[in-house]
Amino acid sequence: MIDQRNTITRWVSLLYRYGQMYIGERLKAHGIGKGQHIFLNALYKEDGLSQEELSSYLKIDKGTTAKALKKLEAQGYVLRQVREEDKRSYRVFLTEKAWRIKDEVRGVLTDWRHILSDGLTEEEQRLALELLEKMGGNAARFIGENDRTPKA
Amino acid sequence: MIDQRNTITRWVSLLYRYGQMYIGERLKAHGIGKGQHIFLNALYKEDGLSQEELSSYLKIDKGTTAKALKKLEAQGYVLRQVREEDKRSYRVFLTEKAWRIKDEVRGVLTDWRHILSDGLTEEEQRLALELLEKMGGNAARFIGENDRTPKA
DNA sequence: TGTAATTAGTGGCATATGCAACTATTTTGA
DNA sequence: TCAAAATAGTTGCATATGCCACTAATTACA
Repeated sequence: MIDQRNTITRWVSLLYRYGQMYIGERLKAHGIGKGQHIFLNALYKEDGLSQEELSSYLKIDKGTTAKALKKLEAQGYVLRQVREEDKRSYRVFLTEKAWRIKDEVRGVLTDWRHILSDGLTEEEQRLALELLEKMGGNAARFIGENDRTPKA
Repeated sequence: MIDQRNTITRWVSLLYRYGQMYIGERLKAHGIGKGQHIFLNALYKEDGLSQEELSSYLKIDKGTTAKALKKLEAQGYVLRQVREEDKRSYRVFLTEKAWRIKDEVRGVLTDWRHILSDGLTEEEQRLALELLEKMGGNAARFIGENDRTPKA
């Protein structure tokens, strides 16, 4: 049929969608959807961030962030505490329930990375990360610049 | 805040989401959404494919494919013709209206690739494609194998 | 100091996407 | 040959995601 030689964009799309499927499947048992794990993982790295900080670090729309955290809160994985020094914002904290599944949640991403890296040398893996980082930086810079709310 | 050194998976997610934003923005004027361009581009390569062929080539769920094509048909970009030799399936053809915007639609993806490749040498671009291809192959193989409907 | 601009978060809307159940047609094999 | 299995496509449902308009709180500045 069509030649299977694809573009960077096509592979990115496939990798993203397949990754979402894998994550969704693995976390289903905990009721955690593919849209939520990214926030849990960010909070495992640094607990107590605000929604704004999460959005800007993860480059995810603040509406999307609000909805994902609302769901995580309803499920008892996080709790939100109004900041005394700025009552507009929250500090988002992981609950005991979330800490208990830390290794499992983090494991999903590391397992997926291992699946992707199968057959790649250490050097190739390093290179892949470096090149993706460059392209990601280009993308973020471009989208950021052409935004109505330019980032610093 | 958090260190900005991300994983392959995180960069893929960012690249995908930013790419979707870019494509959506550029094609908005034609009423073509970010979920449709991929089908137009596949048909520009080979017109007259069936939905099943499009789904399997693009690795996109057949339900998603059906909805995207339905919308493209409603907008007059494609028409579907029942196959005489197998009345379950269609052949999907681009209309004159779709052929007229071919360069523009294809240009969106090439422009995005150029944005991503900014500052990368030819060799780096080749490597990026090669590594993404390997990882994409790993992902497809893994998801395919663990599917309820294993592909050949 | 008081008003205008900015910022954090929410909620509604539109779209994209996968999954599962369904229909209609075609293929397989006892 | 004909019943069962497989295949192409559709539809409803759930979730994810971005955008926009909105509120409440905070900051800037005239």
